[in-house]
Amino acid sequence: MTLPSTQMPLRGAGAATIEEVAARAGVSRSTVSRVLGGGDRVSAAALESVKQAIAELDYVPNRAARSLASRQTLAIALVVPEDTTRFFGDPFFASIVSGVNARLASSEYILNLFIASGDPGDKTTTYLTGGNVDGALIVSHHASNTFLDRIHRTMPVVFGGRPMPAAQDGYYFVDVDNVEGGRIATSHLVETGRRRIATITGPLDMTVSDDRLQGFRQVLAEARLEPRIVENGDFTIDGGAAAMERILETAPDTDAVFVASDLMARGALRVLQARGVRVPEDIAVVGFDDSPAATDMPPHLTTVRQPSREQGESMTEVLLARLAGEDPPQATILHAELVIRDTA
Amino acid sequence: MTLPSTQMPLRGAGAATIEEVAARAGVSRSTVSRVLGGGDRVSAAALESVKQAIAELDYVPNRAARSLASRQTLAIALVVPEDTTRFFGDPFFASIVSGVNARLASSEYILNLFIASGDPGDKTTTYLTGGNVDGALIVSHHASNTFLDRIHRTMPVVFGGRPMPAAQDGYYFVDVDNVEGGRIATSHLVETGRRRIATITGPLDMTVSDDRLQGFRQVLAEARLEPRIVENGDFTIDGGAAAMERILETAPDTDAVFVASDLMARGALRVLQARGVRVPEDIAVVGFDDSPAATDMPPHLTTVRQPSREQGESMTEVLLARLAGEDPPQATILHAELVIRDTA
DNA sequence: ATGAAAGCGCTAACAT
DNA sequence: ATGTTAGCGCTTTCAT
Repeated sequence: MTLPSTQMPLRGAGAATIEEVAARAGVSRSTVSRVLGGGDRVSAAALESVKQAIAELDYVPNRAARSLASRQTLAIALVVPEDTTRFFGDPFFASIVSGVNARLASSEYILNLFIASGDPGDKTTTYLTGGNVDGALIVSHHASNTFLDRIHRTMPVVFGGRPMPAAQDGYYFVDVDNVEGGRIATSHLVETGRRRIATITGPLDMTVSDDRLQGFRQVLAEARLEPRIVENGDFTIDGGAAAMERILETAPDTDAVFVASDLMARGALRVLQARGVRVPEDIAVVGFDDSPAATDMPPHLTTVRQPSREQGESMTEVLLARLAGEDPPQATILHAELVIRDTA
Repeated sequence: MTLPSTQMPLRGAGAATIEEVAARAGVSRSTVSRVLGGGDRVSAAALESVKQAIAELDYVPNRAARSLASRQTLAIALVVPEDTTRFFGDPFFASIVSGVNARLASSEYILNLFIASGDPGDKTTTYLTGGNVDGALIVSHHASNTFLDRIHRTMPVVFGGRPMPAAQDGYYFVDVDNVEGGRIATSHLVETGRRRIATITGPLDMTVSDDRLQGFRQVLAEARLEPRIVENGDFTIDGGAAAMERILETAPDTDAVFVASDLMARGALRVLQARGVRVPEDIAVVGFDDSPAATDMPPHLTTVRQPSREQGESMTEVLLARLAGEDPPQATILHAELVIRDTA
């Protein structure tokens, strides 16, 4: 007598175990485990009955047991040391996540996302070092984030952007050539006749910010120009606005600004418009990212496009390679390009 | 001879185990386990030496082993059945996540975020039913998301918004009174003299959308008015814009629109401005959410504020209560209120 | 190709 | 207050 296929999955108190599947299929645990592992070294008949038992019992292997025995979790972490506001406010992170997800889709790994500006010894770190994931992706790394070193010592890690303590042995990262990006933006400004050029940087405890500033300085030096003024921003709209206000106050004759992110450029633009300053006639503005913020509203930003989604994919690719025991390149560099629109 | 406290943590091949801690502290595994569990029923001396051993070995309990033995993971999932674009594009989700995180911070649970428009039987479902989390929070539930029922059967679940298959026994949820929200918005329009009122709805396979539409219809009926036109949107900017275009085409004499989300209202406004239609003079617009999108740029939206962050917190509160074996109310209703700004 | 047996690192009775 | 003894559900040698 066969059981009707429409019946409810049979289960005891909790979820079905491998033992129950084995019993129902008339084989041993080992055979079921082999089927789970890909069905190698299993006879066609056994394979068939095990598969059926699994379906009938609606069996899903217990992950804790599995990772305890196999010493791998099939999960990776994406760690973003920022608060939720910054994380959700900047489209950059959306692109990264989307890239990571895309690459992960064809793998057997799943993603655990950690948004934590957190202190060392916090729940995130404990969770990660507690063996919950096989590896980690870290973006938006600040110099002060020393707790990340603990993670780095515990498992394979791939950074998005160079980690702050310089690229040492053992550090894997996927970075955009931000020096080049800063150069491209600044060159455009110089070539279009601007001479009193200011810049709004990102947080200077991040390599991306520093690199973009370097590119800016290089091009200016080569053109025998002095930076009109360098103001610090924090990659937020309000930070950009505040920096722009300081520029207008300190150096009202500024005729161009290289802003190290689109979001900050939006803030700068808001101030400029409120003051009745014409863009690009009076002051030209070049952003950085080419995120949705660049074209969300008028004026559309002239900006430096960085391939963030690709960066997410690439980081994942490298981590997966390391997890597979391969030896991917430690440094991967992606290129930026200028996108000319309305503001410069 | 005491070991210098500055030394590197001692470890073998992998991370330290409870066994090593026990050996170093000169006690049994059980005692260490008790210390881990809160230090009850442990002598001061033992507690002290165990704590020291833990610090010296930089010991972190293996989570897989722990959850295998204790049958709990101390993790909960937040499931969002949307694609990354929608998830990051709508500030609503940022508020929810932020609320969940806030409530979780004071608990010992950690958050696993799942953004998956996913098919049934996908990795997310497998992960969840594989016993990786103790409970789940589900927001943005669509009628088609039947795979969520599997989750619901496997573990305690709390919905944000009513789940589509009506509020049955066993369904816990925290909802905003969206009917009331729709009423408030529409009443405002009626009271300010509008008579040819249209609406742009959310996806109609979601209860929130349906509820807001109900409120809209109720007030109109009470005022003995006919809806000028009802257009479907999808909670995105572009969807709102497209719907607005259809309204303008089909019913150009419309004098007000109740738009079921701020993001869609932004899209509608974009179309209106491009057409040279004055807001609110020619057409009044009321949004819904009072998310950052409402005040990001001019004109600032007249909208219905819903307490999304609070909703996230409340959902978490209910789930945590269920996990603690308590019996929280199945339905929690939050209230919406009108915020009058520039568009109506 | 398959089963038996050992063990992954921890918690949880149960003794004492 | 502390140690001993069983497992939790799975993978993985090792035989056969």
